[in-house]
Amino acid sequence: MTVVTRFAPSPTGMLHIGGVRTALFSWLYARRRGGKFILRVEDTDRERSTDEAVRVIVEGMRWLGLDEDEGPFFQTQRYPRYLEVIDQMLAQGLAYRCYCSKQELDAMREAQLARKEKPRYDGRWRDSTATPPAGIKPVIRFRNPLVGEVVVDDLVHGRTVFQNTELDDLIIQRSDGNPTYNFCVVVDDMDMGVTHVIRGDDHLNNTPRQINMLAALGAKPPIYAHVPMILGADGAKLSKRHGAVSVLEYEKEGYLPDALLNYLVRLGWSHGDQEIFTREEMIAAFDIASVNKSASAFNPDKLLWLNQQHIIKAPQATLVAALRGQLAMLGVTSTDDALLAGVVEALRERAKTMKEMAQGSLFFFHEPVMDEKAVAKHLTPEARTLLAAMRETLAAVSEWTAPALHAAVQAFAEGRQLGLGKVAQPLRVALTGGTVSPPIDATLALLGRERVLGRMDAALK
RNA sequence: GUCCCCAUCGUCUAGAGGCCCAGGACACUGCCCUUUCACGGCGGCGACAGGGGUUCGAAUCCCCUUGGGGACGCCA
Repeated sequence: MTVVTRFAPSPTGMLHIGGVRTALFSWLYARRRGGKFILRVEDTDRERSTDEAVRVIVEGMRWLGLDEDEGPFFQTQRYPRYLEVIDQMLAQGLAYRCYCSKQELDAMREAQLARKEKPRYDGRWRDSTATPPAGIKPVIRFRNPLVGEVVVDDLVHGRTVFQNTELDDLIIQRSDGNPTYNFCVVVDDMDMGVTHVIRGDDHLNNTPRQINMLAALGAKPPIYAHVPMILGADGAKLSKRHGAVSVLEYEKEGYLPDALLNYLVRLGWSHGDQEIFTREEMIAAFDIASVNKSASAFNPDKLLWLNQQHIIKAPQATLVAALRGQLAMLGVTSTDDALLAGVVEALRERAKTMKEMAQGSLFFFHEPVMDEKAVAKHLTPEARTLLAAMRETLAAVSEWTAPALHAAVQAFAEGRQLGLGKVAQPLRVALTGGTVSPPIDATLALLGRERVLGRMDAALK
């Protein structure tokens, strides 16, 4: 049997890391098993769905490289099919019209709550022969079994049993004619041949209803895997202030997609002591059945660390492209690929994010911004004398390469019986404006003779 | 309130009865490396929620308590 998984986000809020993780798990599972991964946008709530959220889903998935084999499908484009199934269910007595008003339903709920009962529809129209009240558009409800139990053999949670007496007759079509989520999911998963439903465990309670509908329609239910949710860093439900922001924000902040995916896959899942995974390694090692049952908190520090680890190992071209994008956001455009590559190599071990790399490399692209404190501390009168002499030494270097420059600077320091630090720091400030930069030889080499001498002159003025 | 789920260091986790007076990673921290910043190396701090069982033996199995989460919507 070919595995078919799907990611089915609702565009009523921005796609955030919680959604990304379930998408990742579904994608990983399909890739691991040589199956198909479907992207389906569940936009039946027309009031709250937004185009912007749809855009973030599609672009976010592309940025992450979670490529779909089919889709994106949109539920709003499948209405004829849903209505067809509803008609069929009505005809077969699997569903019925309910003429309760919202007020009536609210009153029912309140009364039940007051009696400390679980609020549920009491089925008053289920077998009613009463004449429908005039002026009320009915909703359509699924005729859920009254007795028996539903067993969910969940890949993550194991066997979970629900009593049908706990379930009520859910609405599958609103009075305005729109089908509802729980119903559309069932029809789609059935029509699209989804074999494995991997989703957040907030859906575990919906599963028995969906299984009942599937059974009523004569379809075999898929295998379910309900993965735990992600909590904010403080252990509370993930919200905007923790990182429940659009996944595209992570691109802006300079995270590598592979690092984000690596972080997310380790939330609730592990492979021995391995922390760093390439995409290929994730695919090879991932198994939905070994996902944890408990919710886990989002840890921004670890994400940052992983991002740095991925930056250290990433292909140069990947980083050059990301750096170019980050620089553009800072108003810097460089077409000097050699310089960009040089900067990447000089900074890949020193930047936690690509944004940080861009910020830390600005002096390579335009005149340095002199930091007052650094100047006061390092460009002292003695240091200036030293720099003036070093300028001549550097001007005389015949081969402008990092090793040659390193040798020159070292010889210069040794000649004066000074530690390298005494020499390098003032030079660093003169060239970069601050006290932090890649190693001085690499910085000199990348800057080029002309700019080095020019900046030294400017600093010595 | 009812139903469902969950429970190992601050956080992510290893652990599928003896290998565990609990291992790894992030964070924090001491030292080393070092021209700055990093990277890296070697240490340190730090957990089996509580109580009952089962067993020769329990972090691991069972029960209860407590705590957390989810669902209960003409939202998804």
